[in-house]
This record gives sequence, C-alpha cells and structure tokens, in this order.
Amino acid sequence: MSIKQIQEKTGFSYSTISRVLNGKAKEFRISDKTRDSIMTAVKALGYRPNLVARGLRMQKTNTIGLIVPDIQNPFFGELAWRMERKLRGFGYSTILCNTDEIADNEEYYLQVLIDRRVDGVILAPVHTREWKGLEEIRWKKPVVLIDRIFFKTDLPWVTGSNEQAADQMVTTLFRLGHSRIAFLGGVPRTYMNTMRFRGFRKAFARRGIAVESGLVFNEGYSPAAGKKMMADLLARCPEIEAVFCVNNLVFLGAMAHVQKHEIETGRRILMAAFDIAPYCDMFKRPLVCATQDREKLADTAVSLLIKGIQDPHLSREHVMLPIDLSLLRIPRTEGGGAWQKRLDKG
Amino acid sequence: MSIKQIQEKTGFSYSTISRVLNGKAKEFRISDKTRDSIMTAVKALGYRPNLVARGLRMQKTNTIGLIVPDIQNPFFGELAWRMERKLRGFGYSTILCNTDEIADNEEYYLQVLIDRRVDGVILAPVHTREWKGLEEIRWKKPVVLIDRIFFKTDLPWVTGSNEQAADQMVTTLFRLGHSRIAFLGGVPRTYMNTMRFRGFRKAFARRGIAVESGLVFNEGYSPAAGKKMMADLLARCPEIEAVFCVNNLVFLGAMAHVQKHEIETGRRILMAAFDIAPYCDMFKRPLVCATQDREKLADTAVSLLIKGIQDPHLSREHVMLPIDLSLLRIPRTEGGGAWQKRLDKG
DNA sequence: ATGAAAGCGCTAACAG
DNA sequence: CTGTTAGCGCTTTCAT
Repeated sequence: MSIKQIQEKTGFSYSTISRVLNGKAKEFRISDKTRDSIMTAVKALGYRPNLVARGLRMQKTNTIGLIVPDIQNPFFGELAWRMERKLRGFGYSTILCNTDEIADNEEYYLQVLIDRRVDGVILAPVHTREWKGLEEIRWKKPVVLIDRIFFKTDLPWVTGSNEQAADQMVTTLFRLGHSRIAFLGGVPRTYMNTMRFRGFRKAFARRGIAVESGLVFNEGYSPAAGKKMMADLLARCPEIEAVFCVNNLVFLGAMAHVQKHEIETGRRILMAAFDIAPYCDMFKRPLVCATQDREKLADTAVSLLIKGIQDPHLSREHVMLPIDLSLLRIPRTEGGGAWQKRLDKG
Repeated sequence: MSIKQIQEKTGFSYSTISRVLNGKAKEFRISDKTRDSIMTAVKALGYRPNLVARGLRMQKTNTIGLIVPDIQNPFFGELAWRMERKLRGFGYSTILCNTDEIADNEEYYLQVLIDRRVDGVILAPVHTREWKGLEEIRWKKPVVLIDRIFFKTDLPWVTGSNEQAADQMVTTLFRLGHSRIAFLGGVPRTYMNTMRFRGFRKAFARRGIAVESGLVFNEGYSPAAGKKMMADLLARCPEIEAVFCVNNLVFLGAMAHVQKHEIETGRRILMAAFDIAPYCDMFKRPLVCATQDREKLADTAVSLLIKGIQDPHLSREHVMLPIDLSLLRIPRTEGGGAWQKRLDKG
C-alpha cells in the first residue's frame, strides 16, 4: 500500500498525489476535482504515508531520543511524561532510553539515536562532562541537557540550583538545633551527588564545623540503597538526629528503617530530602524538603530542543531554575509548633 | 556520509561493502584483504549505517511501540523499564506513548506507530475490547496486550488474576472482622476497575451481603483522586473501618487523609490495595496488599511480542499470572499479633 | 495544472 | 570473490 496504488486508482502522478497529501494543493494550484478524487481514493484505500520513507527522503524523522538514568524513578517518570506529551504536540515521537547510571549505556544509546537519525536528543547524562563521543554527536544533532548538566559546556541545558538548595536545607537543620547530620548519597561522581554534597559541605563550612566522614554514605540512587545506608548509619551512630537524603528514592528507602528505629528507641530523626513533595502528606512528621519544578524543567528542555532543531547555531541557552524550599512540612497535630518556633527564632 | 564515501575511498562496490558491514564476509567468501581495507576505511571515516534507509529497504525498523496509560505511575514505570531493557537486548528501540486513559490518544498513537512501521506494539489499552481500528492494525503488525486485556480476543496477552486477588483481599478483610468496606476505584469501565470491583463484589456476594453503593467511588487513577475519594468517604461515613484501593496511586492519595483522620479521631482504618509493596515498609501499620509480579509481566509481554514478530500466526498465547497475596504487612512492634491471630482463626 | 524522473542510503538478486 | 542494478516509498526539482 503506497502512493503507487493511489496512482493506479486515480491515474494521477506521484507528484500530484504527494502534493495533495501534504496539503500543498493550493500552492500548486491543483484543481479541486483532482484533489477530491485523490482524497477519495486515499480514504477508500485507507492509504497512510510511510514515515520511514518520508524520513529518508526528507532527512528528518520527527523523532527525538530521550535518555534518562531510570524511568522507574517517578521524578524522571514525570519529566518523561511531560516531555513526551509536549513533543507529541510538535509532531515528534519519543524514543525512550534508560542508562541505569552506566556510562557505557549512555554512549551506546547516543550512537543508536544518531544511527536512527533522530532530530534531537534530550539527555540526563551519567557522564559529568562532555566526553569525546558527545562532542562528535552534537555536531550532527541538537542535544539538550536536563537536570544533570556539565559545568563548562555550550550545550543548552536546564537544571535547578541544587547546590544552593542543599546548602539551605542543611542550614535549616542547623537552625533547628542539629549539628550532626548524615549524608545519604547516591552514585559517587554523578552530577547530582556532587552538587548536593557540595551544598551540604558548604553549609558546614560556613558554620565552621567539619563534615564527619563517618556520616557520609554513597551507595546508589535507589530505595534499596537508602535502606542499607540508613541501617549502616544507625548501626554506626544510633544517636543521629538529622539525615539528609540526596533524592526521593534514597529517602523512601531510608524511611523504612527510620520508622522502625523510632518505634524501638522512642527517638525522633529529622529527615531532609529532595523531590519528595508527592510523599510529604503521607508521613506524620516534620520534613525538610526541596522541590524542583518538574513542569518547568520538562517544558524548558523541550523548548530548548525545538529551538535547537530550528536553528542549530542559536541554541546555547542555559537555564537555572530556582528550587522551592518549602522548608518544613509539619502536620499541625503533632507538635510541629515547637519545630516551627525554633526555626523562626533562627 | 554514506556507503558511497566508503566506496570512493576503497574502490569496492556497494554490495561488497554492505556485505562486510553486515558480517557476511565469510558467507560470501570475501578476501581478508578486502574486508580489512573496508573496515579500515569505515573506522577512519567513522561511518555508521543509516538505520532509516535500512529500515525502508528491509521493511523492518527494529523499533517497537509501547503504549501505556501513564509512565508517571511507578507500576508502569517499572514495566517500561524492564521491557525497554529486554527489547534493547533484542536490538529494538522503544517508542514511548502515554494515553492518559484517553481512548482517542490510544487510537492516535496506534496509527502513528503503524505509520512509523514499528515491528510490533505492546499495549496496556484504555479500550476494553477490540475496537475497529485495532482489528485493522493487528493485521499489519503484531500487538501484545499487557496488564489490561480484552475478554474475548485472540490477541496474545499477559495479565494477573486481578478478580481473584481482589476477592481474596476483601475476604481477608471480612475475616478480620470488617464487613463495611469502601471501594476507592479509578476510571470507570476501565479493565482494572471492572475486574477488581468484580472481585470485590464477588466476595460480598459469597458472604451474602450487599455492597453499599454509598461506599463505592470512582474518581480516577491518581493520588489526587485517592485523596478526594478518601475525604468524601470520611465525610460520608466517618466510622468506616476498612478501605479497598484499586491501585497504588489511589492508595497513596488516600493515605494522606487516613493518617490525618486517625490522628484526629484515634480510630484505625485498615487499608487494602494493589501493588503497593514498594511502599509497605514505610507505613507503620497493618496493610492488606496484592502484589503483581512486574518482572514476569514485562518479560512475558516481550517474549510474546518477539514470538509474534517471528511468526505472526503462531501468537495467540494468553498468560494469566498469579498475584502474590502476602496478605498482611504487620510491623511486629505494633500489636500486629492481634490482627494476625484474628486472621488465623479465620 | 500536471507529469517524469532523480535520489535519499541501503540490501539483495543476479551476473560474472 | 566482486560488481551492477533494481527498488523500498517518498519528495522535489525541472519540464511541459
């Protein structure tokens, strides 16, 4: 089923049919009769254009590649959901790629996407700087970085002010009277881990105290890792009062142990974490949290990409989004007042 | 950059180059010298085959379409993650589509996927039976249903025994001494909603009691909907003791209100829900939960699709997976003993 | 206002 | 062992 069948049925030539199909009837002053007869045949035969052929001919596939570390993570799930929807609005289909934080996968996928002649790539990279492969690829197709970026790059990117947010969260914990704070991290040398730990450390430095290396863990971005880190932490330092979790997944894992620990010991641990807003309601406890604007993150990434596709040279924009520090979530029934007061006094 | 450049550089013909590229050097007894010289040029020029052209020529794109209601839902997130990874192992790329429970979107995407000449489609449908469009499409490309299926269809599918599991969950609630049970549902007339409510009703019927229609809600598969339904329920019936949630998202939303309510009234509500295993640890409370084997679900769907691609006529398999009813999750510190005892007595 | 023909980059049948 | 050529389905000059 191709234009050929339409041709046989109507007697018109390839070009005329193609023009009608692409809505260029007016432009080429094709008679209404011709157009109608073609459209009728198209409907009757249920003809649909072959997008692969069109892609080959046009050197444009209307396809983009989305590379994320882990689509299971609801944070990336939401980003993917938003971007896919927005891209669809521009006529693009989205090819999904999961790197699982493995740099080799990232290189593999980037290559595949180029081979598939996608029109652009949105990338939440594992690498922390522009490695050789990417340098070659960005010459061929526009690439936009989302969430995780490179420090020195003229690739367009969008991310949140993670370092600053982490700093503020820790500072808040200090103001609440905690000076021993554990850091439950993810994959070492990864962008987020680096930036958020940097903010963590900065807050300590300003306060003039040293980060206790025994309270710093980096086991991976997953609930399982979070659980393990929390267990190790409690084994090592049962009297810990405040814990900083590098992301939502680590937080969820950590909470399992925290709750158990609190029941057993009667002690309360103050938790701080990034991007846990969706879960905040579910915990009957004060929580220090930083929330990124996922909608803006997604929208910006797509906009930057579209711009890049339209004019590859014009796209060097860097967007740093503020992160919402709705610092404490305190169910009013649970003595939150005391916390709040301490915070207000500074 | 195409085979042509390789040809110009090495002097060999299209076909020879193509053969070497596709690892058919042995088969066509191409001399080692020729092969090496070609491979050298390929490396030197950084040549990569154009998958669009290959796809057009071979009538095979090594691409599959994945249509899910909502990639934000960690349940589908995990399925997508597993399937993408497995498909990648077979050399396929995955095109991601979100229907948001809207039937029109499903039809749109299916059409796009066919136009893109994907080699197959994995579909968690919104429709509850084989509508006209699908009937046409399945003639062109293999389609596999996952999670949500059609009752009478010879399309291959894989799902869990949802009706039975819901029945067992409710029966468990009965045995624990609750006979007024609320149903917090999702999108009406959707497969899961139907099946799980059917199981819910069946348990009531067996017990000889009627389902109270005032305790049945269907507001959508989302935390927001769950929250709203729980609020409505508590307004209507503050003394409710047991609540059945149709899925993980509804459960998460509902919990927010439950916790508040419990703190305010001192009453305990027993929650039952599907696919909340990942969150179970986080709640210090008994929970009745049914857990689907997402790994098996994903693996089976991919296997069925691969089979379907290899032999379109051979694929009519239906796989119904048992659902794990690890019925009660009871933190031992919290009087779980009493619950367990009641359950054991039957 | 419409048609003929080239060509996107690749594979494979056929020829030698 | 290697080369020539047709053709996948489409868009787009260039003719007329």
